[in-house]
Amino acid sequence: MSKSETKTSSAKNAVVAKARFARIRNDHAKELAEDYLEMIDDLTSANGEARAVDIANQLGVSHVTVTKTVARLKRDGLVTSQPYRSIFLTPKGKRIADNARRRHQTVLQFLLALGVPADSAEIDAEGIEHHISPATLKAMREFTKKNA
Amino acid sequence: MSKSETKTSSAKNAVVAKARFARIRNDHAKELAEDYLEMIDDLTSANGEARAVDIANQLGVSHVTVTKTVARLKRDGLVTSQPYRSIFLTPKGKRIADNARRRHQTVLQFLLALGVPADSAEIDAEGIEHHISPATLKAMREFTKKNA
DNA sequence: TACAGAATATAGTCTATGCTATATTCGTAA
DNA sequence: TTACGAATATAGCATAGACTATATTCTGTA
Repeated sequence: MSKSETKTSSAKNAVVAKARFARIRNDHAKELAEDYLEMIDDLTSANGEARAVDIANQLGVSHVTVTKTVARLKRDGLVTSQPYRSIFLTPKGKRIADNARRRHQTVLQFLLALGVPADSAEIDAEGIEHHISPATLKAMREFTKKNA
Repeated sequence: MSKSETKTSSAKNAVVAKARFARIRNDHAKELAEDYLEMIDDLTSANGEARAVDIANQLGVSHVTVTKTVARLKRDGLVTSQPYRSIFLTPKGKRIADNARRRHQTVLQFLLALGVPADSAEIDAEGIEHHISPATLKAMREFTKKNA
């Protein structure tokens, strides 16, 4: 098989693969954003505000990392913040946090219904929740309903 | 609820959360590495070698990015390469590629058995495969066996 | 109210992952 | 066998996401 033939025959596959892998890579920022937004929402519910130091503790990063990430979230219209003040979600950020939490719960309940031990289920749900299509979420909900 | 109380009461949770989120963040490099290793393995099977330009086309990145990433993989003992030559997996790299592919197949077959449409299943399998514990993989295999 | 300690900001550094532009090398067809 | 096009290398740049060290601001308490 010559190299030019290889290139030609895989051209269409490459286009498909390209889209798929690009999506995967772009998920990274989205994933991190969702983790922050959920955490900010949780802290706000629990304490009435989300302080950088609490976010840092919960996520296991330095407060500097939190500051920088929050600046990006702010730039993207997902949170509001003023110097030396707590961080709050915008409506858009709240919507994303709610969706992320819903997905998380769906995946977690599903894994438990499937018979995965609770500790593994919790960890895996965290990793998986950012990577599921609506179709798979739907299938998971249906399975959980039948096997709860 | 005072701030110091909040901090104290959430201290244990924070430790747990810290470990969980840290794992998630570190998964990224591993994820990318697995994608490259699987791709290199696929190309080697198909063409007898994996060229940077083919990897770049398949993954949808520039060949420069491939060169740099391959350098990291080489540094980590997962591939071998010489200037102007194709890239090959080391035994260690091959082992990781095989495991990744096995996990991918397990997840894909599971999603199909669950009733997820093929196109969504393929995309989601790609995203999910990097984030599952052995316990969940086991549960997936068992489900697929019963519902194939 | 003023001060000490907690929280936040800022400066500077690092690695990973991406890119474009340019130079070099390879491989093949004339 | 040479020259041209393809492949690879290299230089330089950007952004995200992490850190430490240091400076500044805030806040609760003495």
